[in-house]
Amino acid sequence: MNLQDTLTTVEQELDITKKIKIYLCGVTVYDESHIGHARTIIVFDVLRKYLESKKVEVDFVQNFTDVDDKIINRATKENVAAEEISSKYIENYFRDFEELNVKRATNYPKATEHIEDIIEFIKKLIGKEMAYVAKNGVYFAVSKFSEYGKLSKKKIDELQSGSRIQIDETKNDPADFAVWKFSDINPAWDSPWGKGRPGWHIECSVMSLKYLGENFDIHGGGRDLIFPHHENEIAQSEACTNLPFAKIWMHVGMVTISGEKMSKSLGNTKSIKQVLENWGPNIIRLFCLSGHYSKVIDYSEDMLKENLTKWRQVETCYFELIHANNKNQENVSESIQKIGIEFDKSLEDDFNTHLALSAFFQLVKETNRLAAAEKLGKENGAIIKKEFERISAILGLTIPEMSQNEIQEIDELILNREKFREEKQFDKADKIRDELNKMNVELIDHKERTIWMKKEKIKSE
RNA sequence: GGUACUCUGGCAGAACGGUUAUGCGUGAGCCUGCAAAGCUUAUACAAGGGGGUUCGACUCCCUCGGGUACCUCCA
Repeated sequence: MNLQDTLTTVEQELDITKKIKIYLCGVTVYDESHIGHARTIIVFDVLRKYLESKKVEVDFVQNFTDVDDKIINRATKENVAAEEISSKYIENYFRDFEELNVKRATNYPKATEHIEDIIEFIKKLIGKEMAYVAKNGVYFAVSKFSEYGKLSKKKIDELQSGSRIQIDETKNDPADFAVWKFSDINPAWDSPWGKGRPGWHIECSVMSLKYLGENFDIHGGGRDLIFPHHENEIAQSEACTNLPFAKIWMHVGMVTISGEKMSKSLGNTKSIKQVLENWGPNIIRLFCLSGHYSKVIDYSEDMLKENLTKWRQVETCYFELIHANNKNQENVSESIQKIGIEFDKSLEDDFNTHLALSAFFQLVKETNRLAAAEKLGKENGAIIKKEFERISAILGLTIPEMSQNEIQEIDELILNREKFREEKQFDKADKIRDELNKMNVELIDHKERTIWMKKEKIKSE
């Protein structure tokens, strides 16, 4: 498998014959997660599901930043403990991503639970003279890490001119960043240098090395994390271990809205919760996978609507497959195999989910063609269904299961309708159809028989 | 200003030197008691502008221009 690496700017080979270790920078928990977060996490969720479908073992670690100025500010504003804020939004995070059908990470380490490790790490940095104690905190000495800037392709001396933060006179160099901030405000911990809390970047260095070891396979996150966050992580980690940090840096493009980045600071976010209510998980997933992961995608209601159309086709395909019982069958094993190979190939070539989706829609189309031609039988239907299920599991698409009772009820209603249709009592037949529609069941009248599909309820439809 | 990414038909979005991408939309037809869904078929002056390399360029090079992101809050 090949993946574009931000650090070397070329595609790197990922050896998927052995265990893959992935670290994804998660969210700072001070507010609801939005579609931008969803995109990044869905991309990695599909990557992981793909690898696991190939029997590759995956260690997937995603952190929560649960100590941060923003959390503290919010807590102060709401007059509650910082902990309360972070635990509330962690809970909400799981609620959202559960519903988005994102598989739980192997591990969700939190900064606050790794203070000891962080302190040990800082000790090492100070011991190596890569960090120093100043008035307001402990800082990493950027100038001592000669490769600083290699990820974001920035030159240290150019960083200062554009700097929008006030220059802190107590630092040796304006480019230096805090690994420990002195503070008495809770949450604060004792350290050999004074009471305070960790800087933002240090937790990821510490926790990724702790859980994945040195030189793990993929370090991911949104593109906006390249600088300073990932740049600083590299500096700290490599300064500490003298070994290359992550093998591949994989960055997911931003989600924009009306051409502008969706972000909490701009206040133009669409929360996952809100979009889930209106569109449901499958459409969000299709939308998030609709473009190459490295590029920008623009959020709009029109795009969601387009993905709703696609989702309806997938649903139709699925229900055609479970009802398949035509006598005349066309041999499909070869064409389906081709589609499967195409799907895999697309993902292995820099994780091109859009191309992979194209392959999937070929399968959908092929199924619907066979169904229209009354050539979808039990055997070829089963072949297609197997591939359909493999692909939709990787993409994380789910069609809700139905109870036997419900199915029986639907079947009976259809039988009644058929009777009325034969008797040309169309009013009564249509009434039954309306009744079924109310249950979100849509009928598909083929030449020889009628099948049904249970549509996902989509509020925005 | 620097750096990175990006610019493809009405819209979304692929192909990394040589085929119609694909999907949405739209038109026509088929199917149907009527719908819905689906199928068939048609539809695109497309490549940000201008140069160049080449038998051949969306793809490589140069140049000019637009957009977005980052330049110490951010997925």
